[in-house]
Amino acid sequence: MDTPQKTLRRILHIDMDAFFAAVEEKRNPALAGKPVIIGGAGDPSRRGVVATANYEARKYGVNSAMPLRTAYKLCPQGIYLPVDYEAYAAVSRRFKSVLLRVTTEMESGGIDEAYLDLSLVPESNEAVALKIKTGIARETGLTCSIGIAPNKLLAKIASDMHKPDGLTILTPDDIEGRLWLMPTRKLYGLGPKTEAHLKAMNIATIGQLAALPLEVLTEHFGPSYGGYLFEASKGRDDSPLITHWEPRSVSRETTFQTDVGNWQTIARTIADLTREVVADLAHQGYCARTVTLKIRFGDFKTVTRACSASAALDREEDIRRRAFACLKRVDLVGKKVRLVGVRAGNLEKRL
DNA sequence: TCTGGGGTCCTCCGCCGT
DNA sequence: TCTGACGGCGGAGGACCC
Repeated sequence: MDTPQKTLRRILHIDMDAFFAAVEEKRNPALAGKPVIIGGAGDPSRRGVVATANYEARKYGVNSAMPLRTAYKLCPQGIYLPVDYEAYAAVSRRFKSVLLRVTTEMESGGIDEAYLDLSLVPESNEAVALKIKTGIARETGLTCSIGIAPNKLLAKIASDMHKPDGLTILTPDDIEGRLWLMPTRKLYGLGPKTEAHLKAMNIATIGQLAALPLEVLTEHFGPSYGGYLFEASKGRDDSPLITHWEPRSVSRETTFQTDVGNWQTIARTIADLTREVVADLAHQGYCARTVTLKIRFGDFKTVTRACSASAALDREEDIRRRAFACLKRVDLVGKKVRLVGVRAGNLEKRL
C-alpha cells in the first residue's frame, strides 16, 4: 500500500525586536538613539539582571541576563529603567491580536513571541509576513523578526537569523547549507551546560552534532534528551503548536538586597510570598496539593523542600503552615540567605 | 565579584507495595 | 517467610526558556 506523502507544515515564528526597550522608546521618544537597559528595579547599584537592552546598549557588550552592576561597568552612560510588566503585556496583547487575524492556530511563546501554523493559510509566506509586519507597525509602532519553516524548531532559528525587522524562510534544502554551519547553541533547548559538554567532545557546530550516532548521544545525554538532539540536529521536529495551556505551578520568589541571617526576616518574607501565591491561585481559579519552599544561600547553593497534602489547598493559612514546615527542614545555622521562594504545585481547578 | 523572577521538563533516588 | 525485581510516586536538584 502506498503511504501518502505527508505534506509539509508551514510554521511561522515571530519575535518582537528588543521588545521591552522598544515599548519604552515608543512611550518616551527622547530615549531614541540612546543606550537603554531594562531590568530589576532600574537601579544598577542594586541586585538585578538585564531583561532587555536595546541595540544601542548591545554595542557596549550589554546583554540579557547580565547582572545590572556588570552592565553599569560596561555602559555607565546608559539609561536604566525598571521592568514595567503590565505595560509590555498590554502591547503584547495588541500584537497578538494582529496575529489572530491571520489564523487562530497560534501558540504564545511568552510575552514577546509566538508561533502560527500557516498550513491552511492560502497566502504566500512573503504576503503573510508583510501583512503581519505592517499590521504590528500600525497597531504598536514596533518592528518584529519573522521566521517561516516546516516546523517550530527551524522557524525559531530562522526568526533569529536576521534581526531586527527580518524575514527568513528556511526549507528542508537549507539544512545542510545553513543549519549545519551554525553553532550548536542555536538549537532550542541546548544551553551553556550542554554546549560545554559538546565542546569537550569536539563538537561545535550543528552539522558535527548531526554526524553523531544516536547511541553516542543517548550514552552522553540519556534517551530522552539524546534522542531530541539527534532529531533536532537534522532539523526534524514534529512537536505540535500548543494553542491551549493550563498552569502547572504558581510561585513567587525574592532576592534580598543583602544576604539575611535573621530568621524573623526570612519567616516574614515567606509569609508575604505565600500571600501573593494564594492571591494568584485564587485569581487564576486553582488550588494546590504541593507547597515547595526554595532557599538560596549566599554561596548560591540552592535547596528546595516540598510538602504535599492529601487534598488540594487554597486557604492562605494551610499553605503558609506547610511552607513553614518545609522551612523547619532546612539547616539555616550559621548561613546567610540570598533568596527565598514559595511555589504551589500539583494544581487542581477550583470547583 | 557577580549571578532576577516565573515558569517547564527531565533525571535520579528512595520508599512502598506487589 | 525471605528476597529480588519492578513500577508508581513524591522529593530534590538541575538545565533550560523568556
